[in-house]
Amino acid sequence: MAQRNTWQRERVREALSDARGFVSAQSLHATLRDENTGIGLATVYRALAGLAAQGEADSLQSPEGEALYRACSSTGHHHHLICRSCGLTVEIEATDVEQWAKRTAERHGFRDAEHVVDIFGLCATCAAARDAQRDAN
Amino acid sequence: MAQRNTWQRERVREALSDARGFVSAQSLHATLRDENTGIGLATVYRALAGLAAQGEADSLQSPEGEALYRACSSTGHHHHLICRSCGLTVEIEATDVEQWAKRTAERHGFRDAEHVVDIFGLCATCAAARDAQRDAN
DNA sequence: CCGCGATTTGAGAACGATTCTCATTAGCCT
DNA sequence: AGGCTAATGAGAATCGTTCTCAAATCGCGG
Repeated sequence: MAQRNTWQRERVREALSDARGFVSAQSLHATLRDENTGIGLATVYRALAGLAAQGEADSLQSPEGEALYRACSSTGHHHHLICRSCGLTVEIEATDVEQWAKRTAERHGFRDAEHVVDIFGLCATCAAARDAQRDAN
Repeated sequence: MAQRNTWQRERVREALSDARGFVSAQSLHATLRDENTGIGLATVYRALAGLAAQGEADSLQSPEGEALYRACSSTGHHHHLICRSCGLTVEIEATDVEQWAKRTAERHGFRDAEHVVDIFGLCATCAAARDAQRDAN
């Protein structure tokens, strides 16, 4: 018997889908704990690791060093455009970049190349909000 | 008075230059502590943060969540091709990718975009070594 | 429907990296 | 040399993540 179905794992999967963009394990745990029974932090971590391993979720390291997760719609390889303020995420394709990465690695004799290509910025909404706040000061 | 010159900062800069590739703050501290007077861990972190802020060093998050630093030869913006086995790092230019990142961010209404573009792989040497070992089994 | 064994869970401890605190040290300018 | 102040270092504090282990739970066979 390899894998059991528990309501906890299901809840984590749901919460991950509901989130608009990347979320940290910590905030996911907080959300889940608020809305209902006391799910354990360790369980959230385990569930997320599991989902990531099965390719049902994406994970990346935020510049602040936190691990962020996101439900992954396209199972294939893809990249992200992430709002550093609200976490909104846009999945982007980058065929050109794929090719470039592959060629660059080969040109330098590297094998089994993986690449990390993500863009962090402020989405239109957050940029506007920040401008508004700046004006107030 | 904004910035003072201390031998500690100098040592950190040296140690960073001596390293072949990316190193963690921890291992840098270990190295420095071994070779001489007891430099403080906090000081190493402060020096690294300073160097990174001034553009004299690059920093990135390893997949394991550690922050890695490297002395940066070209002051401009650039990317890396990193051997996941030995840490060897090649600085690469990616003008095309810069443009692509910028355009992509703009197209989605994002501002102040930064991007992370790094390639991890096995350098020729490590790939050969791994083949040799596989043959032995 | 019941029981059994293996898997999961949850609370908290353990851990590793990074940051903070604060008394002490040591640049830099006059 | 003397004073002002930034920088240092030791350890505590913080934060995210993983580990431990007893207790709860799942899912199968009966």
